[in-house]
Amino acid sequence: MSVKQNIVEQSIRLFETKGFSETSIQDVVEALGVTKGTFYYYFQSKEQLLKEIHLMYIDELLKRQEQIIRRADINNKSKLMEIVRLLVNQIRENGRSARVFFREMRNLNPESAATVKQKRRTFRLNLQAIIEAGMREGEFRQDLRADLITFAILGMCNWSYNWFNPEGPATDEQLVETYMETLLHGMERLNKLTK
Amino acid sequence: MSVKQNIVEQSIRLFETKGFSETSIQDVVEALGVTKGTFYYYFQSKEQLLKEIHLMYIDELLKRQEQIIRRADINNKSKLMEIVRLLVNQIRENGRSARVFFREMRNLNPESAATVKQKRRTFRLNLQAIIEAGMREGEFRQDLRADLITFAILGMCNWSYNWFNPEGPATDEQLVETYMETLLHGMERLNKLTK
Amino acid sequence: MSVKQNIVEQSIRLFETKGFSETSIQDVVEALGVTKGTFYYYFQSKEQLLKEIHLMYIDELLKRQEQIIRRADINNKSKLMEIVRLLVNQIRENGRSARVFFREMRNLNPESAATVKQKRRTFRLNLQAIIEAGMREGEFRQDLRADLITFAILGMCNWSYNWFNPEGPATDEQLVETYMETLLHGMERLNKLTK
Amino acid sequence: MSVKQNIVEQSIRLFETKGFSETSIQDVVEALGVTKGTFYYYFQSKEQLLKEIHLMYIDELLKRQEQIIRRADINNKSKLMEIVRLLVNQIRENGRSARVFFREMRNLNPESAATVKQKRRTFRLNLQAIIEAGMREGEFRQDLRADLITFAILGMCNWSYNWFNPEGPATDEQLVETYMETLLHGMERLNKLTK
DNA sequence: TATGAATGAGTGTTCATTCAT
DNA sequence: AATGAATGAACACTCATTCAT
Repeated sequence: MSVKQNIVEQSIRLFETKGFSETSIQDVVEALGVTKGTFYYYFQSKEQLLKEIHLMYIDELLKRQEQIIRRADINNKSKLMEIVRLLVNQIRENGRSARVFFREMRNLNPESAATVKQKRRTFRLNLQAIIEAGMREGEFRQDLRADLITFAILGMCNWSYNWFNPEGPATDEQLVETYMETLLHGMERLNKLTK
Repeated sequence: MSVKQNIVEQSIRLFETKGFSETSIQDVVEALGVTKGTFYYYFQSKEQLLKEIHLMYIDELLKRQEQIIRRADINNKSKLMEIVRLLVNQIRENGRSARVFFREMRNLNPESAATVKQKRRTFRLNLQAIIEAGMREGEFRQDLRADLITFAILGMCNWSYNWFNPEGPATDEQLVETYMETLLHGMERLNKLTK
Repeated sequence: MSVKQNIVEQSIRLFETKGFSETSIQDVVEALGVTKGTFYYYFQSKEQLLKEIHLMYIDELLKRQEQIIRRADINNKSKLMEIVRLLVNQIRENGRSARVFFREMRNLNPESAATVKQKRRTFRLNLQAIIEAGMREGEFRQDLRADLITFAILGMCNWSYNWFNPEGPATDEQLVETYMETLLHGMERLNKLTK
Repeated sequence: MSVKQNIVEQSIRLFETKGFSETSIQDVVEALGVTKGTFYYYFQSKEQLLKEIHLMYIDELLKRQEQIIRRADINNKSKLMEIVRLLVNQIRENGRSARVFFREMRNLNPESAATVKQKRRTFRLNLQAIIEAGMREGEFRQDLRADLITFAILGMCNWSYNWFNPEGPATDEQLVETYMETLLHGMERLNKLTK
């Protein structure tokens, strides 16, 4: 693996454990056995490193979301499920990066933050578009605001980075199923109605 | 208002805007027109101030949750709604504190963090207990894991601090209604079933 | 002497010897037996220290020049001599500051440099005004450009900071006399003309 | 133009604009589109580059001064004028080099500085010798100290690098004339005497 | 000839904290 | 109850220089 990739890897590990502000460049280079000069040979600043980590994460998400959106063989409900799965999987597989991504955005400088925010906004609006399409096409109820539902889904999924442990008592697939079942049919007992 | 209260107030404002690590004691005392010595007369350390902010927030939440739990006049579904309302209201009314609470926990020292985490855990388990009671008493479906549902609800509500703007296009009551409607009945179109 | 004054004094000594860029804050505080924190308690930056040194120097010059200009008991020729004397004396008495002043202006930030340049310009134009008055009032030749003569006088005097040593073979009063004699009557032998 | 010459040219430009200490080797090589290794192939150190710039400048001055001194067809007064013209022209034509020469000598290492100082001293003593010859041969007054006069002339001319702008309101020839007229005949109005 | 990677010592600056008054 | 002076350890970052290729 290249020196630059090594720096990224180690710094994600340290940023996740100690936090971005609390991790010094010294910490990063010591973990790699190189010197500060080496770090600054590959990165212009500490902030630029954080920016690269953010872009790697959000660009991957957007790429995969795009693939889901383009699929013609599945309906909007399935697309929604795929996106929920995407978000949860990403947290399971790249938990460290996910936690850095969600926690450390405030440490980007204004320009980087604007770029990242724009991409996150795109991801959100793509999801909202699926829900709106599902409403138009009769898959989803039309009496709920699509924008608020979108935030609800994102909150539900993204919050997982705070607690979800792939080695814990629930698998990520169970998580996806529970989330989808709740989102689609709700938690209220229905036989009350059918009785 | 006492000097100490003033310090807390100003520091919440600054911690929310700039972040805890990025706010210096100097920033805090300058905003108040006093000197650093004054700060250290009232607080042993910067971390202790953060701890107090956290405890104020979580203790208030726990107190109100306790009041909801104790009510004998409403069923579990209504208690769930009251807790969703509590979480959303708290973000609307004490947005600054909420954001500091959710973002800056990593800056507590291990002991403070343990205390706060225990209280957050209590809040979560209290919510989970309501859901489990609702399941037992026939209000909620029994085929969903209560623990995962609890995380889903908390994620949905707490995530709001990331985007919810009380002056924006949605009121907090609309938010509560959309969240509850989704949680209880789901977003799938039901007339398919009834046909 | 106050700590701040001490810092100024020591740093003038070091800036003169080693140069501003080549003198570190560490050098300054070590020479005083204090720590870097102390330096930054009194100064916002290294540049601000340099700015204060510059302003002290030029403000003193301007103040004394003003006193000369206001005198009603002497003519323009005498005022010119007093200003030459002022410049040479200042170099003799505050040689270190003079050298820092003339050499290190490029290290001021743009705003500070603008302030200092404006004051130097004022000093120069004050001198030029005396020469122009002397021309109008018949003391000086009118066939020489006052602006160029002013630069010539300033160059002659200010250059002394490069070589003049008060302990050397010429006193500052001899310097003033030679400069004035040359400026007023020139170095060409006159008896050629009168013969 | 050779790579080495290019480096010299660009670095004079940068040293003049930003200062020697404030210009990094990186700045120099970036301006040329080469890498640091290239620089160190042609120069042993940053200081050696500065030394070469200094030597080029002073050697050129000394060479031209030598030519003036050797002329048998003109008297000392004319030789003085030629030297004044040489100094002013040099500033007009090689302003950048001139400014680097006058400002950055302190950044030479002791040996280089000694070499350059010796050459500057030679230039000054050569000028002083002309003045002393002029005194002996009846061209100049004998009641002024030749050493101090020499410093006065050098100051007058060299100071020009601080302000003289060839595109400004005065030409270099005007400057030479004004300086020579002042130096030879002084600025005092003579008709007082002749009346 | 020229490069690219790496070093190591240094820079200006920040800041939580202490403490005599 | 509050101040002002001082500390010391840390921080992000720079840069002249080296050297294998």
